[in-house]
Amino acid sequence: MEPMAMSQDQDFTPPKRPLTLRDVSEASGVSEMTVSRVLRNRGDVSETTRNKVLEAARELGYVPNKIAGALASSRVNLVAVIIPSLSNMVFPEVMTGISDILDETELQAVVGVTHYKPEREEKVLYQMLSWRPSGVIIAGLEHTEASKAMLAAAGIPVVEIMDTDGDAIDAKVGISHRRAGRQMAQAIIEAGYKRIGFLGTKMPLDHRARKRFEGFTETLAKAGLEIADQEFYSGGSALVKGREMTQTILERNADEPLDFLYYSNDMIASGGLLYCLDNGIDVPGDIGLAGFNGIEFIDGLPKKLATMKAMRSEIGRAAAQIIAKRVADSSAPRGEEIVLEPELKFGETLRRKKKPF
Amino acid sequence: MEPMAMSQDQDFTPPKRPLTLRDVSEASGVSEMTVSRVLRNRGDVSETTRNKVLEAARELGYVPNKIAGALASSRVNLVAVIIPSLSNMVFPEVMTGISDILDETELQAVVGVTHYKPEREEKVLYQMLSWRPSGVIIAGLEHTEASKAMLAAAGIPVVEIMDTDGDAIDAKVGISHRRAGRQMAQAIIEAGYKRIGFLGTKMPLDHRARKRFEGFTETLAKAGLEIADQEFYSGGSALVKGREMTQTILERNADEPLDFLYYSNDMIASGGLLYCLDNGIDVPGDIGLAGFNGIEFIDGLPKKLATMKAMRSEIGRAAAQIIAKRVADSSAPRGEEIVLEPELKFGETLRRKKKPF
DNA sequence: ATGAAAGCGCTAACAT
DNA sequence: ATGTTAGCGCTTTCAT
Repeated sequence: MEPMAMSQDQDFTPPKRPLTLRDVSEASGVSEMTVSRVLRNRGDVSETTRNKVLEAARELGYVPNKIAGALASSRVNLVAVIIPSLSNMVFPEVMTGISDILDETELQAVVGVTHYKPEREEKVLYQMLSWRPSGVIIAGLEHTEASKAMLAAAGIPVVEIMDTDGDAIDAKVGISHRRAGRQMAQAIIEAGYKRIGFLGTKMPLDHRARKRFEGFTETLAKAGLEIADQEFYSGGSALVKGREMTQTILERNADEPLDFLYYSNDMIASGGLLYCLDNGIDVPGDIGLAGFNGIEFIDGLPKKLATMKAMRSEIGRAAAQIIAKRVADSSAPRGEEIVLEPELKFGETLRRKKKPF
Repeated sequence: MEPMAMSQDQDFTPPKRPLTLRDVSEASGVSEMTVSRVLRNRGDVSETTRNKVLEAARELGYVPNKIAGALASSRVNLVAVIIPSLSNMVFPEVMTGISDILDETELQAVVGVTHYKPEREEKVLYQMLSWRPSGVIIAGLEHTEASKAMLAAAGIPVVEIMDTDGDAIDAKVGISHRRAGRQMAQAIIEAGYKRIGFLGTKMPLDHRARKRFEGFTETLAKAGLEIADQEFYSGGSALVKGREMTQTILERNADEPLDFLYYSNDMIASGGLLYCLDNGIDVPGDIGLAGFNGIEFIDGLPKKLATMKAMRSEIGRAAAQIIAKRVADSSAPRGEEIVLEPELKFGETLRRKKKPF
């Protein structure tokens, strides 16, 4: 055997560089342009050449270079989705709604996470915009000036989601958290609860939780009530924290007991519910409980928690639909506003009407 | 004031197209090349020009075009992360581990979701690879032939995560699910349980759950035991399903009662635990329970569930570290294997030793 | 320390 | 139905 020949023939390894259209073109004997057309299903190509090209591409294992394609066509089928967190259970649901819609289009979601930090948001946004996406879906209406400027200047559809209490740069889809807080307060007042405690996250930058709280206290005030006590947490397992905070706040008010606990999310509310049940507290007789968000798993708890469905997947779907429409038709009007109605669930921890005397 | 001058100066609207380096170059009177150097902090640039450029860029609101940059430099700071699901709580944790590491580098994770469907995985992978990422982190060792071929041909570091029971294309990081199943079986056997039920997802393509099951039954067999009954679910709230399945399997075996239930994840196990407690079943006296995954919130349940920590964030971190190292040093050896040890937690639902007679 | 030229891998626009 | 040409907005390389 001739080692030389061998090393040329059998051991021949194509240079380890990604394949290009040109490689497919040469392998199939079809011009680059036609190869491009086949691979994108654009323009008329005869069955024969089409097959030749497809065959060659498959054989070589060619994967088109979207970077080059995007640069040449100045079309990028990416939608930047910017959210505060993934570990929250709420944002994965929004993502699901978004994907449900985008999966039917050419568009693809790319996620950036801000950890509720405005400066992180600014950075993530800058990174994302530098890929020149076709649209942006971003959580919340509060952003740094620089972020707002970037979004406004990007010249692409921007949908701010989750919250509708404030001014949007372009489109917005969400619920009014202030109103959600008011509605819950109203239900609690109507049920005759008087000594109300609030339990939430120590997170000044969670604007939606803040707005719910504001709406809540506002409505209480109109009924001549105010929050009797409050307790905040940060970090750790929310379920455990819910238990701990509940114990703390109940013990602190033992002499003049609370009769309702409003939690800023369902996870801590669930912890509170488990605490109450473990300690033989009658819910909702002695004390009523309510959370916020309607996370799926509360259905499996010993008692169904009162909560409000935050319409997360609907929000995701609506936002994605707006982007898809605007991308498809660049002359479509901007500034869409979709305000969804969160659904109040009384569950089994909030009475529907006053306790009879 | 001169209106003409005003409308030229203040009212002047730049054409609505994204800004380019050239715009910054013209605005600052510095060559495009030098502008590029300033913006990337590369090469020597005098303080004076540097400031001129930075000023102009800021003023215009210039956002670099990474598409063009990536094409010219053939460097893309993206890491494709391909996972089956986001709603699972497990993958967001892996993502967190990945981000923890990548945030210290130039690299950025881009997520693709497969919904446990091989053909979806193939498609997502193709999409991702067409952006020419610097590396791939992909869940599992089982992929279609085409997917494996793409990964092998991509010429970039590939880390397969979560599972180590099988052959990797390049690097792998995870735990041995087969071994995890064996260990749990061993603990159950040693505790003296005999009539064991299995409850899991109806998901033939969740290879990791399958391997745990195989390891589990294998070890039982060695001890002369076998699964007494099993029950599967799909869709719906896992906590609710856990309750329902538990009721079903317990009632079906009322005449010869089960004394242990092994669940394929902690969420259904939690539902089972709540069911048992609601119905006055003594856990772990009458019946022992164990799940898998160590989700954070089980700490808040009335009884701590026996489970196994699946080391998710550690897996994410290790995988990201491998990618980061290989990207930084392309001559680094490939094929890393990191097998992490899942931690068995007995909690309060699995006895540590035999019940005395 | 700065600039000029060439080209990354595609696609738009125009031939043919 | 297919091919040719000229960029897309950057960075690389080589001058100066």
